[in-house]
Amino acid sequence: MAPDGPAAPGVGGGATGPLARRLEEYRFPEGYRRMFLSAAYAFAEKGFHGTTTRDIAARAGMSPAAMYAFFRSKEDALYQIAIAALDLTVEMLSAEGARSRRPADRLRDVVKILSIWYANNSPVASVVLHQLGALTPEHQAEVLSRKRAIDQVVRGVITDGVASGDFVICDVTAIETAIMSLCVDVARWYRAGGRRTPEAIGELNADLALRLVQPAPDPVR
Amino acid sequence: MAPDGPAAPGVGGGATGPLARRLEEYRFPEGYRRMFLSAAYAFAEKGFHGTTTRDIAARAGMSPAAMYAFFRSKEDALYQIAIAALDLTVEMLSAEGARSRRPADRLRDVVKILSIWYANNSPVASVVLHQLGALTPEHQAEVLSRKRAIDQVVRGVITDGVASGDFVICDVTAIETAIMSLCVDVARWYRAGGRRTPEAIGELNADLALRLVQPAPDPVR
DNA sequence: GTCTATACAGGGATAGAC
DNA sequence: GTCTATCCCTGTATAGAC
Repeated sequence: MAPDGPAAPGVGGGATGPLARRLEEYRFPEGYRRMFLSAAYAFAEKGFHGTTTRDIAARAGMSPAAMYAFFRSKEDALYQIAIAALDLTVEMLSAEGARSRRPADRLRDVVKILSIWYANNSPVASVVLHQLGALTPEHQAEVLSRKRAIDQVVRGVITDGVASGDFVICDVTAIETAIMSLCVDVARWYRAGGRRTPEAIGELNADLALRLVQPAPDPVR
Repeated sequence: MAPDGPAAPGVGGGATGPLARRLEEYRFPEGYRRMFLSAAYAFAEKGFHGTTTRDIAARAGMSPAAMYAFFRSKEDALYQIAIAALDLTVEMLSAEGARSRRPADRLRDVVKILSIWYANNSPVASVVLHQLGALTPEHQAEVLSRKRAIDQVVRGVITDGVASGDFVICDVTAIETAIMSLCVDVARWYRAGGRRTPEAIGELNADLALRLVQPAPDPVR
């Protein structure tokens, strides 16, 4: 699964995540994949402005100028990373949303997917969450529309549950925000090798999300 | 979801927050206060590495070198901002924790204080949450101990509530994390002039936090 | 596609006058 | 404490060989 031979220093665990697998599936050239992941992990660790093009190239085990064979600029690298990560997220959620089942189950699944994603990809996720101010306005707009698509999925599940009477809440937007907070904040506090696996975190957050949409005493239903 | 919007040019709104008032109370010289707030807002908007010392000075309406009259380096400015913000947070929370009342009321108050703080100071808060990697290891350690003090307050309220039987939860750490997620994520999504005031957000998050610690007998599960 | 070499700008920090 | 001037390193990006 991981590239054979002397693994590029610094790419490390990044080579095995969902994004890395996606890059392989889509037959991106090996050099591009290395550079892409180097950039993603460097941005995650030091931020966009704190990362130099030399850092990125060095992580990929290449010369300082090598990055420019794959990206037109450092900003372009950030842009491509953000788009790829968000598209993959949307895709995972859409596959889920297509199945029509009970709203509670769908909410469980959506929260699990997002939580696991933010845990397993916390470096890349934190880039998408906090580094996008460095993009050009045009690129920011493109990225924002994809973020909105993710919000829409969550909102859709909640409104469906309200419509069907499965969820009883007073303010859809507030609950949507709170549930997203539970999910995205995983990227801030999660550490690999911690007390809980990403899957366990997903289950836990799903439980908590359900508590938020099913207001307390409801003995007679 | 975009991390930074065009905040007021110059020092702008920053001059009126709790931190600004604190700087006045403690009789910091006017120049220092201006430079401190300039740096805080600049870091919040562009990140530590994305901010130049010239940016900071220009926001304060001074010459490029003026920052060095107050801070030994750019890193030192970040350090002082982080310490001041965290100390003030700890102080606000401690004043609250001193009163001995019902755990549910204390949890309400703690969550309200934190949520309002993260809303009213979302620029400074996002600095404290996401820019501290640029500190020296020594400074990081100092800052981390203060962050832990904040976590301790939240944890203390939860454990007290569990001990008294007011809260019924299975995993204190998990609930602590979730409640902190609700609070800190306010700094990511809050925009001044939005649908809710900081106070309303505080009330809302307090409600949600109470739902998380008082699991109702749930027939659906 | 990858390298070496390099141009060119930008930015952190200091010196010294006032 | 604030300014102007400046040093000098770092970092982005390009040129051109292989």
